[in-house]
Amino acid sequence: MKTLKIPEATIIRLSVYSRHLTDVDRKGIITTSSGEIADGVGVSPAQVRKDLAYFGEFGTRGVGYNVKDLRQHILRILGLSVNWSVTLVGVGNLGLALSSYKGFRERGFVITSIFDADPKKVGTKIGNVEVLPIDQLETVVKLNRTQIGIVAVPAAAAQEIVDQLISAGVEAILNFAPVVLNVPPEIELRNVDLAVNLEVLTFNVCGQKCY
Amino acid sequence: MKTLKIPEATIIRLSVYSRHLTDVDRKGIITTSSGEIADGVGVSPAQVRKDLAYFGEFGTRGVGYNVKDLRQHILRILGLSVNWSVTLVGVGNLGLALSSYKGFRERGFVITSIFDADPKKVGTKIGNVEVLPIDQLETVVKLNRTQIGIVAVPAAAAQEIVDQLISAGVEAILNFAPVVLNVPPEIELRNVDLAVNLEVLTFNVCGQKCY
DNA sequence: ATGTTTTTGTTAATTATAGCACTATCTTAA
DNA sequence: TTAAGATAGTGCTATAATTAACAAAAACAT
Repeated sequence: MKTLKIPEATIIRLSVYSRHLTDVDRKGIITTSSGEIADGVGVSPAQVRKDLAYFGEFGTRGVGYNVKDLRQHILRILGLSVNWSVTLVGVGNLGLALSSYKGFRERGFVITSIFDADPKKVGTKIGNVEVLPIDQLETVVKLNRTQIGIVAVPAAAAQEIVDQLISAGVEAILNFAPVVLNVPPEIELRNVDLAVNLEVLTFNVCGQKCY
Repeated sequence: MKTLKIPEATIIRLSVYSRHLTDVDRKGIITTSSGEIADGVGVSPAQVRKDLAYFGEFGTRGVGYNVKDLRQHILRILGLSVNWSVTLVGVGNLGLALSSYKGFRERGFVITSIFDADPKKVGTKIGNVEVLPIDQLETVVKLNRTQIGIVAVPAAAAQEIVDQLISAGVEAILNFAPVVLNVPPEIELRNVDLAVNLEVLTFNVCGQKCY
């Protein structure tokens, strides 16, 4: 399997395909096709085949794809055939929402530790995980060999938290703070900025014609 | 100003630039350059100039950009020189987090109504907005001329909510439910899928070499 | 004044991504 | 057994986006 450059858009679509296939599988459907997948997720059939072709041949010409097989293949491609240890930093409203998000556990993301700077929150339990003070972050994250950090702290605190996560050995960070973070190139970073998302909408609704 | 096609990536970056410029402005800095902006947000200077060039000439050669001016220009481009009426549907943990998110109000997004299907939540107040039952959605959204809907309901309920939002006249939808939604082409739709974001990370950390 | 430096706006080149059309292969039915 | 229909895989083409290079213009120093 050659390791040519895969577009990020392809990875995002694979993730959506796998979710769609999970639904299809639950309905008891055995076989599907690029056309059906395309209809289900709103892309072109060619796009579906192209995305899969980066990783191998998973279907049968004239027949289509076995739903369970293809789903498993995609999960493996995405690195979801194993569980991931995740730490959550920041237990504001957003952190709380993330901690209880069912979708994470279903996909193999296990929140193994939670941290907050507020002494009033430290010691409380979220699910069955106790909220710990920030000064234990490095120790605990190292101990758990946690690979992923979710940052849900105020913008002003985010860079410092990220630095601590990195020196504790996390490999990837999902950042919800509305700030540009500096991380070394070997660390995977993704930003989810809620306001940015709304602003893309307003541009398309109004801006496109208004400027 | 010609209305050529603007890449979505450009819009996302403009939003980030404007946030950066807000910070720079708060520090009392008067003038900046494409290089400084680029450093601040982690892109190339050429990219910054190219993005701005879609919309006009905002700088002075040999000098740079006036921070306040450029910020205002970008806000206007993004459609943020006016307030937007937003409705929030779904008051689970995520909905709660979104309702209290400061960043929205700061950028001119005003949550004018909140809905939930759970009778226990209906009637409670979030901030100074009362949670209303879903069956009042169309009436209230029409009355307020609400332009944007935020969907934070379970996946199974999302399509029905979206249909109601559209028939109530919203023009844009920000969807947090992990499901592919069908909307007519004139409706702007953006999906924020938290699991997808994590999966892009795991692919890059492990998948890239593991498949 | 004039040349040097800075930094923009713009054009050109490169790279990346998506779409299309064709080929190969499988199933089914006559 | 063979022909017809379906559908995956793939190479080519077209489109889009990013990067790089360069020309225009302003400020500054001599």
